[in-house]
Amino acid sequence: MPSAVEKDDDTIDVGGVAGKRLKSFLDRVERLEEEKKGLADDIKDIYAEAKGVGFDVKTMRKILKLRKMEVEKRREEEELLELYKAAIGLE
Amino acid sequence: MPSAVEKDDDTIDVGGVAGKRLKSFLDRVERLEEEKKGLADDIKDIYAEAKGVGFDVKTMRKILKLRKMEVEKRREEEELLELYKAAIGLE
Amino acid sequence: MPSAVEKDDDTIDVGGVAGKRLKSFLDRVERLEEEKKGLADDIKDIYAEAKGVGFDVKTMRKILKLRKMEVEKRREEEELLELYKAAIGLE
Amino acid sequence: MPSAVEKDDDTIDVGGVAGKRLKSFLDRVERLEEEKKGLADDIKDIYAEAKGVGFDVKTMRKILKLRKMEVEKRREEEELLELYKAAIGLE
DNA sequence: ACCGTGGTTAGCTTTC
DNA sequence: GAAAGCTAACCACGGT
Repeated sequence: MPSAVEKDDDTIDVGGVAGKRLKSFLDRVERLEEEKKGLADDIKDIYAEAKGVGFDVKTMRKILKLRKMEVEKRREEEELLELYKAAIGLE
Repeated sequence: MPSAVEKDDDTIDVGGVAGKRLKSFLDRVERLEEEKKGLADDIKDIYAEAKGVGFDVKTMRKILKLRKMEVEKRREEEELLELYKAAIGLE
Repeated sequence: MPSAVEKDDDTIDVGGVAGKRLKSFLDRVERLEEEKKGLADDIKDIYAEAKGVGFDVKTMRKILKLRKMEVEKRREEEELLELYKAAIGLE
Repeated sequence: MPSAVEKDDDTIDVGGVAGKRLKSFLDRVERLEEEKKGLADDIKDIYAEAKGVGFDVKTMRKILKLRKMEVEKRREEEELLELYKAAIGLE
């Protein structure tokens, strides 16, 4: 087995430590993507269930969008407030 | 507190049990969306870290895409086989 | 009829040259959309004919999908190679 | 070269006349799909060009949608008229 | 800071 | 009429 190659450039050391590092990154991302997919499926299931008992999915989505906007809005207002306070030297 | 209203149509009983049911659905979706967002952020962090040690993000994404396509392709091939069998009356 | 209006901004000159330009764009798109629709209909006819002589449409669609995926995959692989080369500073 | 196989079921005669027929159907569809794709690209190009000279693509799409609806509406009205005429015994 | 690209989501058509 | 596959709009990210 070859010892680790000393590298002073940024080329990819195929099969070496850089390759391993890269693989590790890719695997981590892939794993997280899978989890993300799982959550997306869960959400789909919920909408299907809701539809099954008579709710309108499109409307539900809209409600959530509105909720989110309100949260965002509040957050931004608070940020602005902080900014003001900083601007006038308040803690 | 009013007792549950007997309903024999499918209208939405605002404030009543249907409303509660709806809220429950929405809350569940919202919770899952938040988790999904968290994962997306994690992924972003990984790409940033990888970029920081010299890897090319665009390339990484393409590698993952290709991996995914391979998995997809295999799955589709199996489905096609099943379809063939069904089409010629096997099984 | 008014002569063409000299314009030195990018506002829309309703009824004037910009309007004509816009109409031209729209007509071209519309024409192409119609052709596209025609092709979609042709495809539908072929599937209907194939079905009429005993072929399974669903299977046919899947075969084409697989063919397409193979082409796509090859294309992506080539792109990845280019990306690799760029990433390590080649070319 | 083998003579054509007499078939009295609807199984697929791999490599025989049915296979050829199938291939022909698939090729025809594939060809049409490609043309369709070409037209879609042309449309994309036009929108890009329009955008380049300052038009708003989203608005353009909306205009076309409206136009289409009007054409549809007129067509349906005519159909209705025909129906009426038939209903009262007019030619 | 903007643009272009790629990925995600919503709407629509078509099929069973 | 439900379910799925396709298409089009939207959005967010990375690059310039």
